Amino acid sequence: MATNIQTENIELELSAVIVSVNEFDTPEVLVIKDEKGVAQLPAGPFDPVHHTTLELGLRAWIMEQTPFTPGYVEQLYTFGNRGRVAMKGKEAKRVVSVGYLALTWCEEDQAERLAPWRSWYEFLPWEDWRQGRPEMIDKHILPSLKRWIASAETQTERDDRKRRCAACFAMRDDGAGWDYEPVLERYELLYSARLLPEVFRDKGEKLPPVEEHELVPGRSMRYDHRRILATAIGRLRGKIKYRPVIFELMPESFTLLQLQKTMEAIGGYQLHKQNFRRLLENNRLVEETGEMSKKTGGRPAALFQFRKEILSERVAIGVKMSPSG
Amino acid sequence: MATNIQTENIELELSAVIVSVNEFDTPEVLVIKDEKGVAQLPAGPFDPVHHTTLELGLRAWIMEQTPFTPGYVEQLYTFGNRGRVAMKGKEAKRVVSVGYLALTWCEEDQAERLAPWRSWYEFLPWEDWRQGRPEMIDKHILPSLKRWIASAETQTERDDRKRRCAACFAMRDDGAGWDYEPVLERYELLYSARLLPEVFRDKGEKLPPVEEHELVPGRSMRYDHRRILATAIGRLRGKIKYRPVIFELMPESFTLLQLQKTMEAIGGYQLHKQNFRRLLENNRLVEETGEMSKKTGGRPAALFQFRKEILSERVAIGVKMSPSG
DNA sequence: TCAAAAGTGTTATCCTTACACCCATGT
DNA sequence: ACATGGGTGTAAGGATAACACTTTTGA
Repeated sequence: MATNIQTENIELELSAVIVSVNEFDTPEVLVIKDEKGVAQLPAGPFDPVHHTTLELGLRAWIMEQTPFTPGYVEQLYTFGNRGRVAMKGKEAKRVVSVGYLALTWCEEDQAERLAPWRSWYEFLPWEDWRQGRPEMIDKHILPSLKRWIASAETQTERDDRKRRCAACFAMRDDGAGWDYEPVLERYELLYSARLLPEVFRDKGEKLPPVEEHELVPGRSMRYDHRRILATAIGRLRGKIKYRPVIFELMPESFTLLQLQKTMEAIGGYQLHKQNFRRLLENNRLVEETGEMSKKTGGRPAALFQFRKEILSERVAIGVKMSPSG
Repeated sequence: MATNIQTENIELELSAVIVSVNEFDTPEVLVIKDEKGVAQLPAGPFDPVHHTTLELGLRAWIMEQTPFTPGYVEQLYTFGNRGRVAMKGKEAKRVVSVGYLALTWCEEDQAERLAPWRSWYEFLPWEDWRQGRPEMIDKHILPSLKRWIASAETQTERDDRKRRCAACFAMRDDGAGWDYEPVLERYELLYSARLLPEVFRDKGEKLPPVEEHELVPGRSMRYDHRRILATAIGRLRGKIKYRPVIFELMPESFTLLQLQKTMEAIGGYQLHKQNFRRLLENNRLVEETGEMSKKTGGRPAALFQFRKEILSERVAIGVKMSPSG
């Protein structure tokens, strides 16, 4: 080690993507607004003196900044790009951020009172396919991406851009082949193509005038929090297939349609009712409580609960997402 | 924030699990030995001044400590347990460690010369089912775990321990139902049951005398590096199913049996030859180079190469692991 | 000639996907 | 009566898992 190593100027930040699905089947994240009204995630520095573990530190920050006591918490990723710098006195500190995913279920009336919940599709609107293929993809994203591909300087670069676009946005004419999982990859592709405002912010450049820029619709966030959000959604969409995490977002008992709607909210597309139910049955994920719900608006529905026993029966359990609707 | 926050005493360590599969189909990790001969992973502190990103910092450390230039690198997890403390001057520093997985393919003769490669099953021998169910599981692990379950103080605790054991070690009499993926969960279960020497080391306790302890066979590592290794194996076993990472461990061209043996080395169990090949064919993962290999010992085998085009065709591609042998 | 590995055929079973239809309740 | 959601039957197609067998080489 010949070089002069500096390890002092690090701040470890703990950030949380707290997710809930509300009664209108909107997947929401808890955000905090700074002075300028820009959304950011609940976060705070890791304090090695007071925090026994990273996760406990995160829980402490959540409880300080929000009215929630988090239940399920999972580490996502550690982000350490040079862009993330904080000034402390006259010294530049490098901020390394450990992102976490937390899942809760939120009482209906409580959801009303807690203002800072936002639909996560406000930030990543191209991820919501529940009403079919979002218009903005054909009208906005694909044309911009095509220009971006064409503007590459070498053929190799052009091919590489093409490959990334094809893999992320399934740029086939039939629109089929959309994969709901690579949320982060899509975000990063849009970032590479300079279609997000944070590209300019991170580089210290000014936003191009409205007539010129091709920025993709969707609310931005402070720092790299939108990237952390994309990581969280991607992880959740992946995990749901082999771990029963969906129940962390549900009340004790629920109807099957409620469960389906919650899955759809997370996955961002519609499911086939009967296949979904057969899947639940085959995997013995839920059991009837015996109660009925009359709040459904139609015929009363049987109430179900999560079969906790399966946790010891198998390790890989989850809900695969067969599309259709 | 009423409390007095301390964020200064953090050291961010970057550690790498560098994986390769050798010509004898042994999955290996690159280790370094400290003065006492205890194995540890290549690692070094993150230097925010010289390292642009965490990953580049890691790559720099690998190149300094090993004769390798890493190719595929992936972040695993960030470990921040209070146990991890380093003394710096008279001040205690909290070490937070970011673990990475790196995959390489290693020339045969190179493998000979590079001493520090070790089979990863030396550290986690219960994970290798290629020769069938390891004896130690029935002779050693399960009896110890049963005693651990019985020794719980409350019924709730007993049930919880039982559930964890059942989920991790498939404690059914027929021995079926082994899931090769939850490597970390199994490691952590053995840790909870105090069957690993590092439990005592981490707590500052002395190892119980040989007659009394029930420690499970398997080499330990420094710090929490064995936990990081378990995380790496689990992640790799999971990822292989939906991303074509296996090819990072292969030479440019290879025979199908070579590929199968490499998969088996990672997964820790034997695959069914024909089903494996059908899978490769269905997913169009490989293509013939036209060359033949005569080094197989039997009939010459066709050489194949990875079909790179699929990277743009689909996002989810990998090799599912149908067992049998 | 025999060991060692390459390479192929076939089948039962299960899961996925896709149809289409009837039932019970509130307004 | 009708809108709304609850709840079911059935069938084609494909992937999986499990059989067993022939072929080609080197020693």
